[in-house]
Amino acid sequence: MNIGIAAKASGISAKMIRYYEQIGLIPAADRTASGYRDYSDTDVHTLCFIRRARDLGFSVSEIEELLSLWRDRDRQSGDVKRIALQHIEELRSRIAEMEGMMTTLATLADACAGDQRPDCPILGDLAQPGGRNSPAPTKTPPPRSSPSV
Amino acid sequence: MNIGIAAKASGISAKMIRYYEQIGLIPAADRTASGYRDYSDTDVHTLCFIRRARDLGFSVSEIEELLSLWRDRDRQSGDVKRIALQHIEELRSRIAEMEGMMTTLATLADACAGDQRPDCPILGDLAQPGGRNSPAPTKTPPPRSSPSV
DNA sequence: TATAATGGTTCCAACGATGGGAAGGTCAAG
DNA sequence: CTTGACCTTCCCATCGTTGGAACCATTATA
Repeated sequence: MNIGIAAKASGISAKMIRYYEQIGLIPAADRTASGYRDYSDTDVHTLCFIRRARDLGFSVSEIEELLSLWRDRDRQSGDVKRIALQHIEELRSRIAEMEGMMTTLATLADACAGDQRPDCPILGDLAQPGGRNSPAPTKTPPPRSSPSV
Repeated sequence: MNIGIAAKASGISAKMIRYYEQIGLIPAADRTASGYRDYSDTDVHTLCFIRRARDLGFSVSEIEELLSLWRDRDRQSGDVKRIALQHIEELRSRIAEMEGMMTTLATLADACAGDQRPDCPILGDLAQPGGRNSPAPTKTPPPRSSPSV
């Protein structure tokens, strides 16, 4: 089948399928006599695997590992689980970071009248001299010398 | 003061300071006779403002707006608050998305033995023909209305 | 003073994942 | 045979940040 059909069937755009081939995430597709890429149901199955992994936030390199484990009949589920747990930790960390931002911002926005007057606690916080030490009203202890992430 | 000093004082790398100047986020710095950028305490203050906003996850274009409001004595705090609330919504949405991924992954990882056996619910889920929200990749896939983004 | 070690300058490229578009070839229906 | 949809490759843009190369300026030391 043509790349457009495979794209619709897998939920991955044709652009991205070509890109994945280019970076070696998937092997080069067969070609028809006229040079069109030709995909089998198996190929589409692989693409769906990739899309699902992508939807779960895995990076291309992680997907590469997962694909290789998927194809390996002698894999150890521990290897898969390790990748998953690692990714969960990554997500947890990014979520925590964003929640910190959100909490701080929500506090500031709450203190801001939001009318036509110029006084604004949000700008006041941003403009604090030595922003490095500006107290973020989060539950995390005072910032260290090195900025987080 | 030189860019390196300003970088340390503000917590923004010299590279980024030049970049911010290049894209017009900050005005071109004064130059010494030998061509070195020369920063004042006021400039550093602005850079700290930018860093603080960046730490809160604001994009460059949002920071641009915030800076211009900061410099405008006749600003309306409502404008600032609007930007903040909008950003909070953005954060909330991204957090929700990642939490969805995390929940799914945690469930799968929990069901995975994680030992040397090859059976793995994580791979099992990823390999589901069609995944959770995609059409079944049969030979005659039913015409599907546009799938979720 | 000569020299080495910082530290500044510009320019170019890369990352990750994706989209846009141009120029041109191919296929199927009318 | 024409038309329109689809395919091909190639290049560019995104966003924020980092890295490096090649070169110039300043400063510290032998």
